[in-house]
Amino acid sequence: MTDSAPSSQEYLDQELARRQKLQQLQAKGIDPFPARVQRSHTIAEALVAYEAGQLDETPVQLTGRLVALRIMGKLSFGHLQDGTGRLQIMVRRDLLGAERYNDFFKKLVDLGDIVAVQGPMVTTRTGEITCQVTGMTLLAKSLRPMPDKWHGIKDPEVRQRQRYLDLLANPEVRQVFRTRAAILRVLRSYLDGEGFLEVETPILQSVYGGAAAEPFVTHHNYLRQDLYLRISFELYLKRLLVGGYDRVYEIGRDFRNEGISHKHNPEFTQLEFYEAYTDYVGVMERTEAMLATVAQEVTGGYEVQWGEHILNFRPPWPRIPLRQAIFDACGIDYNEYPDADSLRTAMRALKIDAPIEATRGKLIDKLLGLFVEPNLIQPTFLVDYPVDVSPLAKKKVDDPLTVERFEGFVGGMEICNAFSELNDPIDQLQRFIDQGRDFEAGDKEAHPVDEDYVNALSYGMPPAGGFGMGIDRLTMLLTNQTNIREVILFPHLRPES
RNA sequence: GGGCCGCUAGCUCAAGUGGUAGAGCAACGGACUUUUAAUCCGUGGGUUCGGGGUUCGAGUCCCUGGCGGCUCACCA
Repeated sequence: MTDSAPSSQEYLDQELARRQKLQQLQAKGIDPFPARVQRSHTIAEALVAYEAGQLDETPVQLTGRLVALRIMGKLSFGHLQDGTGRLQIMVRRDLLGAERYNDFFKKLVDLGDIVAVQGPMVTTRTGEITCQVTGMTLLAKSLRPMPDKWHGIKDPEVRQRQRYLDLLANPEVRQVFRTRAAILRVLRSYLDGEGFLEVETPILQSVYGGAAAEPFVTHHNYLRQDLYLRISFELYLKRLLVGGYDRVYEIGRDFRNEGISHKHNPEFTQLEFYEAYTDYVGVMERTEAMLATVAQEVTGGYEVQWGEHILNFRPPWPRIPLRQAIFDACGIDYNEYPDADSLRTAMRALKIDAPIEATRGKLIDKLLGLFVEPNLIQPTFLVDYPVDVSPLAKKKVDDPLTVERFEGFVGGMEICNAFSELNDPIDQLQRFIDQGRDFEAGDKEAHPVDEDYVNALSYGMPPAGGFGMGIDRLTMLLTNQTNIREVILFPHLRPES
C-alpha cells in the first residue's frame, strides 16, 4: 500500500465514471490536460462582435467550462462559461463528424469540463446567439461532479471552505467580488486624482499602535524578536507627513486578535489617508465626497438598496455630537459624570452592564454601541469624542476633555473613524503615558508608547486630518450583504476536524 | 464565551407519536436534428457529522465531541 491515489473502488460512482472516461481519453491518445490552447475571442467579445455584424460566417475559437448540457440524438445544446460570460453552443453530428460526436462529445465529455470550441456564431430559432460547433477539444477534465445547476451551493460551510464551488455555481457571488474590486478601484482613482500618494508601510511591527485593539504576536527566528501584526497604519503614515509627503494613503490588511462576528473578521482591509493642512471638518467633507463618488460609480447612483433600507450617500451627512446622540438615546449626559466610577453608577442605575475594569471612555463607547450605533442606518457622522479613548487626536481648544474626532456610521455599523491629528509631541507623550496606566490597569487594548513616533513628531508634523475606513464593511453596504464573510473570499474559519 | 437552531445520496431537500431512508437535479444504459431547469423509458448510488447510551428496533430519544448558522456579550 502506497500513499498514491485511492483505488477505483474508493471513489464514489460519479467520480469513478469520470476517471474511467479520463483513462479512455488517454487510451485514445487525447491529452485531458493539454498545455496549449487557441482562443480568438472571450465569450463577451464574441457576443459583441457578432451583434456588431463583424463576424459573418467566420469561425471563432472560444474556451470555457461546460455549465449545461442538453444531449440529444444528432443535435445537442449546452452552455459554455468563461470569465466574461456565458454562451450557448450547438453541437451537430453532421458538422462535428459522427465519430467525434458519438464517441468523444457524447461519451467522454462531462458537465464541468473545460473545453475549447470553434465554429461560426449563429442565432437559433428561439433567438439565442449561439456558437455552432465544428470542432471541440478538451482543455481540462473535471473529475468531480458539479453542484446542482439550478440551486447552486447553499450550505454556508461549503460556500466558504470551498469558495471556488460557490463562485462557479453562484453567479451573484461572482458579482459581489467584482463590485469589491470596483470599490477599491474607485477609491484609488479618487485619491490619486486628489494628489494623494499610495504607500506601503510595515505589517510586521515591533511596536503596534494607531488603534485600540489586541494584536497578533509572531516571532522572527533569526532576530529572536517578537513582532506584532499591525492593527493600523496610522503611526507610519503620519511619519510620512513629517517626511514631507502632504497627502498619503494606504490600502491594506489589518489584523486584530479579537472576536469574530458578522461584522468582524480577524484580518480585514482598511483604507487610511492623511492630509496635511486640513482638520477633521475638512476630512468630513472629503469623506462625503469620496463615498458619494464610490456609490455613484459602483452602483450607478447615490441611493443603494441594503436589505429593507435604501441608503442615501448624497452629501452632506447629518453631524451629531456624540454627547448629544447618547443623551438623546438613553438620557445619560456623560459630561455630568467626569470619571468612570460616577458614569458606571449612572449606567447601572439604568440596568446597563458596566464592568468594573472599564475606563470612562470604554463606558461611553459602550453606550454608543448599545443605544446609538444600531439606529444609525443612513450615513451619519458622530462628532467630538472623549479624549481618553482618542490618544492620537487633537483636543478641542475650548474643551480639553474632548477631541476633534468623528466616526461615520451606515447601516448600523461604524465604517470610518477620523480626526484632527495630534501633532504636539509633548501632549502625545503624555497621552501615551496615560494609556500606559490603562494598560497596567488591565485594558489590553490600551495604546502602547511609541517613542520613535513621538520623536518623529518632535521634528514638526504639519496640522493634518486623518481617516480610516473598513473596506469590507463598505463592500457589505454596496453589495447588499449583512455578513462580512460574504464580502471576503476566504474568511477565517475554524479548521475542519 | 452564553443561548437557540442546523448537519440525511455529488448538489438541493423530504422522511406524523422510534418500525425496510425517499424525491428532483447530477451519474449510468437507451430513444431523440432547435433545446435552454430539454423530454421520455430504464438502472445504480447512503458510516443519516464522529463517539457512546436507551430500546426487540434509532435519521428520529438521551449523553458527549466536531463544524456551521442566527443571536447576545466583546470588538472596527
